[in-house]
Amino acid sequence: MAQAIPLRKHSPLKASCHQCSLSNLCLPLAIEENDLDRLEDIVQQGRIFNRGEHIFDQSTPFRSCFAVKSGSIKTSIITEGGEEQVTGFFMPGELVGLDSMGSKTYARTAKALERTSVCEFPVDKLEELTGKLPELQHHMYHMMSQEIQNSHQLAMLLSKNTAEERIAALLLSLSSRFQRRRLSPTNFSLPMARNDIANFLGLAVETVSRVFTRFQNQGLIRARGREVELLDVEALQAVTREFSRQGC
Amino acid sequence: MAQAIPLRKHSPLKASCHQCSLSNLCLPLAIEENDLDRLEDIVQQGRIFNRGEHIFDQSTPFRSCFAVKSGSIKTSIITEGGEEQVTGFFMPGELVGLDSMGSKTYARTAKALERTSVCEFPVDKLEELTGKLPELQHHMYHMMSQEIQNSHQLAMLLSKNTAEERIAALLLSLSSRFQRRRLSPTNFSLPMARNDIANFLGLAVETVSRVFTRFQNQGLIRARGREVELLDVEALQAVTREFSRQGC
DNA sequence: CGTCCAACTTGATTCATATCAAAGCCGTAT
DNA sequence: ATACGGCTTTGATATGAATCAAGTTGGACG
Repeated sequence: MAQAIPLRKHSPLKASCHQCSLSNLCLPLAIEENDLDRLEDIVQQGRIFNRGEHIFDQSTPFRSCFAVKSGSIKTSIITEGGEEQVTGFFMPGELVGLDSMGSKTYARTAKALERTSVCEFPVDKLEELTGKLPELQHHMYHMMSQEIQNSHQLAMLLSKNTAEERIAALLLSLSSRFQRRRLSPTNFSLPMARNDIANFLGLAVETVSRVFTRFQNQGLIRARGREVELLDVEALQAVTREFSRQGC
Repeated sequence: MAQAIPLRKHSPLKASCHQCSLSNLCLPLAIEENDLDRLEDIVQQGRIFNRGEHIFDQSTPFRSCFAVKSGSIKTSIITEGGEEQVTGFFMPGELVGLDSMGSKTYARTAKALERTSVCEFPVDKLEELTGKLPELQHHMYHMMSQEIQNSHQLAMLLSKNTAEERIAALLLSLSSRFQRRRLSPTNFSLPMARNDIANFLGLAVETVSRVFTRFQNQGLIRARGREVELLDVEALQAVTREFSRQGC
């Protein structure tokens, strides 16, 4: 489904938010069509990262936020003890690096889980622009507050819920995020390893594995490796109870 | 240690950030002395809330952020099942409501834990002002990103740490927050009940109680009801390991 | 085509913390 | 003073998930 290439005044190296299929999920959704050019002016057409490559590293100077165009990203903290703590997964249309806004250095490391392309928003330019476009500033506040809420929701999930509830919540979160992109909400492939899931959800890998098979035996899902099919979304929702989370 | 009262042009109903002893912790720290007037113009001298009174309620229209002047506040979410989930405690100099920025309604309920006075920042005015003062905008981003980081740190604490580690982390967090206000970091009174601590840390009340007595028996703290004395901060830090959190 | 290594699964045992149950403490109101 | 109710502590038991210990699968690569 190739897109027609319109005549644009910008250099071909610039990303074109106008044509981006993710513009309804990403920063552009905040602003008027005619202000979009100003956003395009600061966006840098991002590199492509291969699986395992770092988009940025914890403690290095904070320069940019990144929007995922395709692929997926995992963010994590390396503790003093050298252990990794996975803090989130980011899918196309989602913005990585908000947790470092206003800081001098990146608070986390971001790593491509697969071949991934991104758009880059240099923070100095971004802050300048949000100072001029109130809607964009408002949207930044909104996205950041959402991230606060999401991580509190995560904290709740981790502190009050069983392994089954956590995993059901993650599956449903991924499901709804695929759905937003008009992909199948019931049939997708996990971008991350069991290990990452376990780490993110505060569980042992073995437990994750066991819950997957338990869900499978109960007819809630079908899973072969990273391929997952949700067979009974209702039942999964019942498992998570009050946790209808929109993002991890 | 009464402060001299300078002649000011503002109405006596307005808060005076210039003289506030918390100005080095609060929003004013971001801006120049001469821009401070503009912040003062939008600040509303807050009401005093009695113990148990709500500063705002989850799902009601989001109008303002609040800075704690004295006392303390607890924020929580009420889940569909009607259960309370404590999401944070706020002490003087700290800003409540950031997690609702950019949203139409408050994401949480905020309740005074004791007699508490606040300063109120109406969001419409605040957003307008941050659009004009880049340093203030930057500071808002900074504070919001800090809150994202804090809640991820909390998620980590809840998912990977034992009851002892969580409680030690909370005690040390409170300690350093008292210290920032030039109060004793080792001798203070907890603003919240054991129940709130348990809820916040994802533990049973009984566990919190047991850990308190265990710490006491080990000579780490002395606790009588809400009065707490930290006897061995080093040891407490050792308990929390890598968790040197600056805020809950 | 087979070897190797990492990712994943399965089973047995242990341990921290929840849960259930009951008693003690303290402030407040009668 | 005394009694009530909420908060806190203590004890006994149950349980979900971690840990330890083998396997098993599957993809990458010679």
